[in-house]
Amino acid sequence: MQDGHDARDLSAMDLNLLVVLDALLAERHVTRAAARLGMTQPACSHALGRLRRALGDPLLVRGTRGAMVPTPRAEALAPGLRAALRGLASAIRGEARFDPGAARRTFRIATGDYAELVLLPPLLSLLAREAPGIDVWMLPLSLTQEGVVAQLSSGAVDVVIGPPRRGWPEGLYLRPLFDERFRCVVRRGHPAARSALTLDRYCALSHLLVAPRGTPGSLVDDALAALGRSRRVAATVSHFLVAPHVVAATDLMATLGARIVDAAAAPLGLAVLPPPLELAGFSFAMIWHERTHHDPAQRWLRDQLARAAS
DNA sequence: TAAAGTTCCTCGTTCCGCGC
DNA sequence: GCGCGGAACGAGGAACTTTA
Repeated sequence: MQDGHDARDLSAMDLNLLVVLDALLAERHVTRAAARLGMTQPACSHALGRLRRALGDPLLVRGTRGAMVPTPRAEALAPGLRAALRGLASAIRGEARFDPGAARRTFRIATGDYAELVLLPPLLSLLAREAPGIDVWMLPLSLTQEGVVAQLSSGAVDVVIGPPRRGWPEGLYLRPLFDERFRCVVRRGHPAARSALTLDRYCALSHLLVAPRGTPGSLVDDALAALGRSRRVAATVSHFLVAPHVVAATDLMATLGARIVDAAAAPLGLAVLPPPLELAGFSFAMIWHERTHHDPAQRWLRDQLARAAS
């Protein structure tokens, strides 16, 4: 193959000498070329000597008034050499840039249905305008911290979006995305929707709980317990987007994040009520691995997720 | 097989001679 | 006087050998 021949030819040549030759051809002066390269004149002179032996040509010969004059071989080499070095410099610098308008690649984001509902529409809108070659694949979020770490460290996903839990291991980074408040919802026509919701009435109702991990307890139950109160959770679902549909078809009340309530209330005919107790709300953050921390494309993705969340 | 020791090579520097 | 290039030297590292 031609490439193989080229590589073997180049392997016999000290490529640093080509940088010296480029400087010599530009300056036509060994001392000035050496200064440009940060080396001494003799070192540059020796490099020129090695170039002469390697290429079998004097390359630069002494002319009148001390100026070094390139030979025809050197003049023939100059344009290609300049272009090749410029290309190399560009290739090296290119690793530090990311052009979203021209890029074609797929990002993988692991999260749940809640963050998908909140973030995906604005994110895809941004991508359609500014990065038409970028695809986004949403993947299921691991339910354990070890699983999330494995997803990130293996490269299976680029970013994880979820609650900003404490105690992440070293090598993971976290950036808050958005905060969320709670709203209560019942079907329109539900007796609870006819008057103000008191804490007593709230505790007396049957509730629907979204439990992605399938375990009991929630921020709401913790807040009730702090007041010495409790509620009956009559049913659980594992996905947030299912909850409004269940509420619309039953007499259950759900206490959900405001964004999902706002999206579902009108289409499903739900009544929205303020919670009758102080609830701290919750938040989402994106988490990524040190492996991708400095990658320009990944940094761009994280910036777009932050824009979508805002 | 890995660590330590030895040899050899490359490269850069200083010094100095030579040519323009 | 300026600048190029050769000779000599030292530093650093690669490659090779020896040893435990």
